[in-house]
Amino acid sequence: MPTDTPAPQSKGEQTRALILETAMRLFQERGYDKTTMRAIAAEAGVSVGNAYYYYEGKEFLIQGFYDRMTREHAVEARTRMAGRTDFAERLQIALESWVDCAAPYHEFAAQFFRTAADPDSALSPFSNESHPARTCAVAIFREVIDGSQLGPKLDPELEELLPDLLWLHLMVVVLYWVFDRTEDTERTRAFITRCAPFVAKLVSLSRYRVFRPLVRDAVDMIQDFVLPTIGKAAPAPKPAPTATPAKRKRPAKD
Amino acid sequence: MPTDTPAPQSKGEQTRALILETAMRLFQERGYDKTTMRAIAAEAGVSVGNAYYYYEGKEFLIQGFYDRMTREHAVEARTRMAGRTDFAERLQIALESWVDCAAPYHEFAAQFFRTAADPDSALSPFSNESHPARTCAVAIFREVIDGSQLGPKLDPELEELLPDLLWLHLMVVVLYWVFDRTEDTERTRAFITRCAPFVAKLVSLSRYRVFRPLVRDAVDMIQDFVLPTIGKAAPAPKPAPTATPAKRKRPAKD
DNA sequence: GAAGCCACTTGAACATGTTCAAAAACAGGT
DNA sequence: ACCTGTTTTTGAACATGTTCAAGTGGCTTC
Repeated sequence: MPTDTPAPQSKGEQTRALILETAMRLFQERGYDKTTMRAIAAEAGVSVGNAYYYYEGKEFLIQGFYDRMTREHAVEARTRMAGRTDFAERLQIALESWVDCAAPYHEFAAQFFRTAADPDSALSPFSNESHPARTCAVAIFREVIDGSQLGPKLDPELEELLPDLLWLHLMVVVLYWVFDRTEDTERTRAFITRCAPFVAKLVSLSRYRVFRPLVRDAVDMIQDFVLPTIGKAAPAPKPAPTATPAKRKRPAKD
Repeated sequence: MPTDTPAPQSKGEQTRALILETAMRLFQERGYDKTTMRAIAAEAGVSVGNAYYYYEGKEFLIQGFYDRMTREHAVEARTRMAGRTDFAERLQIALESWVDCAAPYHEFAAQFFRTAADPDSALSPFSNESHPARTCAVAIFREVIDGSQLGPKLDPELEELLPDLLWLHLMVVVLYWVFDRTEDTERTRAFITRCAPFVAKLVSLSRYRVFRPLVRDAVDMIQDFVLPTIGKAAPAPKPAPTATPAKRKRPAKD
């Protein structure tokens, strides 16, 4: 399963990595659509069929980007957050880090996004519960929370929900970013600057009496309807849906 | 530019309509991917090239579905809402109507969605300001509001924003629906049933003192960052972005 | 070493979206 | 009827993602 720079580098794994590296380079140089599978194979010095031996299709190559970017983001966000204890600030840093890490790929980000929007695709972070990128990003947001001073007094259920909520928030930012055509995605950055304090305020206010019923409603709804969809079991969902059977065509190449 | 059943039906318009009808039928029978352009052309009794004379590409044919569904939804929602005056109820009806109208197309809805997620596509309701489907849906939500008893006392800016906000809410429901794999999309229906009263409560509470600063923040943010993106000018946006030039390759076939 | 197995590799063939130069049909003016 | 320009139509050609039967090479087993 390792897609980038793991341990033993057997013959096959070397070829697999070579193809991925080449594809990533060409994607960045020419864009996704302009990069043909033939070009990737030629540039990597292998045959077209060989690329398909390791990757189920062209789309599956972008998983490489996805994974790499997520790792970069994790490192970057942790580094920049170090020492900061204000929740809004930490959140903003986490989101800005994402934009910075994703910047090189903005031009063909649409391709990522189209893939993410396809419920049939194994690459979609929505339909694939254990999507590595999702798991990693949620972990970052956990740290965003834990490193700031607001933990103890929050509603415990909300507190547990928060990392996933912030991930959803990131998804909104990503949507915004994909459609952002301004220079250096300035608009998205401004959006983040405005959002972060607002979200922080929302979280902060959730402690107060007046907001309690509202927060409870929201939390319940998300637990019942959102988390199950992205692969987390909710404590006691109402309609108790029958377990959805996993659908696979082949012995899972990647 | 009429895509369905407009007035004069000149020779060319007849062919255009024939191709669209055939495509829609085949899409429904076999699904989007399984329906080839050759099959559409053959079934319609024209040549492949002819289809491309009227439609820029395969994707552009789904615009037909989009438009038709939107019209159906408008009629359906208005009919069902008639007489109801409770905001939550009207909202729920509007959303449920959408799910009902969209039901026949659920299987290949992913295709719609992937297209909508592509910022370069002229079909995306996000990037195309005057998207007919968007305009139509927003109008429906305007009626949802106007037909219920809560108008006068709301913050006027929020009131003006609300139709677009509800449209965004619909987009969330659509996202949920696309990924919903339950029988008859029961889960989405339950989701709507839970969401509608909650949204109504939010709107209703927005009147109260305590929520005022929060509402103001949210309204400002949406006016500055969300509306401009979907093509509505905000009163006084902060960064005042330079007008984004429209990008077109050809003299706009469809 | 021969035989057999298996991971890996190949490239031609296929399927399908898309383009384009040319033909056909049509409309209007003379 | 004939010329002329425009609209519509055609189908072959093209580009590219994908498949697959066959080949290659290394390894183990006899």
